[in-house]
Amino acid sequence: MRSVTASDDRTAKARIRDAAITCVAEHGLAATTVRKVADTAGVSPALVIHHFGSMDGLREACDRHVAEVIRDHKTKALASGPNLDVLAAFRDYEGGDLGRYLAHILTDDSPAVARLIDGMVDDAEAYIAQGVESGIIRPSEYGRERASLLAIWQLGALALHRHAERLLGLDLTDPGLTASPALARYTLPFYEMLGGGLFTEEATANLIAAMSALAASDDGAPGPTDDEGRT
Amino acid sequence: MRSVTASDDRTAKARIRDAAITCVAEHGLAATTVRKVADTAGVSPALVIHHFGSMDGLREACDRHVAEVIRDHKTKALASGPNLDVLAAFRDYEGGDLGRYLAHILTDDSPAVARLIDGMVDDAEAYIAQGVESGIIRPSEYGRERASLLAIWQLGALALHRHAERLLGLDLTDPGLTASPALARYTLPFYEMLGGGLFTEEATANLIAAMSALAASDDGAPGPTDDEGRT
DNA sequence: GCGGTGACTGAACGCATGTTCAATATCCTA
DNA sequence: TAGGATATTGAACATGCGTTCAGTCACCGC
Repeated sequence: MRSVTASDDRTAKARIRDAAITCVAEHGLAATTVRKVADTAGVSPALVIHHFGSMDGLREACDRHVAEVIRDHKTKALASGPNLDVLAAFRDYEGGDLGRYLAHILTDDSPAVARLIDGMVDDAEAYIAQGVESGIIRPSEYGRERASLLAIWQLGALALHRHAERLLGLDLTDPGLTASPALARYTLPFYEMLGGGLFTEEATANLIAAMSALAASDDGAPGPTDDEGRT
Repeated sequence: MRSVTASDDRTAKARIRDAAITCVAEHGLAATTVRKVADTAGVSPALVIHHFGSMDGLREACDRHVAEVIRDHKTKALASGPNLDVLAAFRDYEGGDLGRYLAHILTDDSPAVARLIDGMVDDAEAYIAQGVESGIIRPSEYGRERASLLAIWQLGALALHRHAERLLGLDLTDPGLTASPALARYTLPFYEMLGGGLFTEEATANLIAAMSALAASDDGAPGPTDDEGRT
């Protein structure tokens, strides 16, 4: 199944890397073998190793490339104003492989993925802060935690996109989703819950009081295992 | 690394099944091989196949067993009143393997997992309906979707528990979490967002109006690919 | 005690994997 | 144009995989 045209001006190395990303996106990490990648890229298995040293090397190169593409998209997106939808950054990428690639690597804990996610949380926190200033978002007692939770929810939904598709009827990895009416099936309950609230005022007060009491019962508990200090 | 004591009164078949669940929970699906499971259970690789037919058969048996344990827990939990925390049902299970097992299988789309998740959404929907009746939860225009989204968020966070641990400082697979002060680091921003709301009233109205307009631009779009009809 | 049935094992099979290596083709530089 | 580096290949390697199979062991009804 060679999927390269005769006039492909990418270098073989780039073709191999892209083939690997596509393969992971379509079949997952475990099913991405040297021979499948080589076949998709239209080269021999030996060349894959020649260019990337090992299968691990290829994996790292893919992660690096994806992180770079996302970084590019983010700086571009920054110009068009803040956006709460952390997923939008890579949904509309060529071929749509990026979202599905991420969905697959999100669940294994490589340092590269951790760095990628931490960066997304940083962005979310900054966007939220802007939203608070401009009166769109309510201020919070838990700035960093709120951004983290929001990012985890969004990325978690991406990781479970197969189930989201079955339950809500929309494909979170679809590059055209941003402009699709199907997006409403996700965002309308999203806005309802995060706008008007899920719990009633009285219940919220009770829940927070109960939780605060539990939290106060042990203040020496360790916080997030983050490099930076917490504000 | 045989991890069975001399006086283990479980049948060999049960020991193999439990060993497989532990192995998946600790090392993931791809790294769970016949030989590793056999070694953990203290039997020969051939016996694993003898009892379960194949590796796929073992996998199905594990899924079935996990589903059964969760069902048991749910019926017991039902007696002590409704609980919004869908994760609590299996967090406090022997050894804590269940949560980590689920975290690993959540992302591959077997029918068994889909059924499990659909069942959780059903429960969440029922619990939420009870909450609405008793005045704890606000009524919604999107009953089923709201329950689905809530379940996806919770389960997505479980799937990304490694990142949740790094970002929020709590282990969602920890069996003792329900009684731990660390839980507050997840639930306090949770209650804040889902209680008071994330967006301001004005912003919410704008967001929903914009999204509704987009949704109305194509009403023939397919809904969730669900068996049951939608209400 | 005997025969049969199921639990259990060790050794082997065929296959797919990641990787190595010598050999060839292609390109760039001098 | 000669020559050295780089790109690329096919064939082979060792390893680990799931699975098979003949054979041993223990139990249980007759």
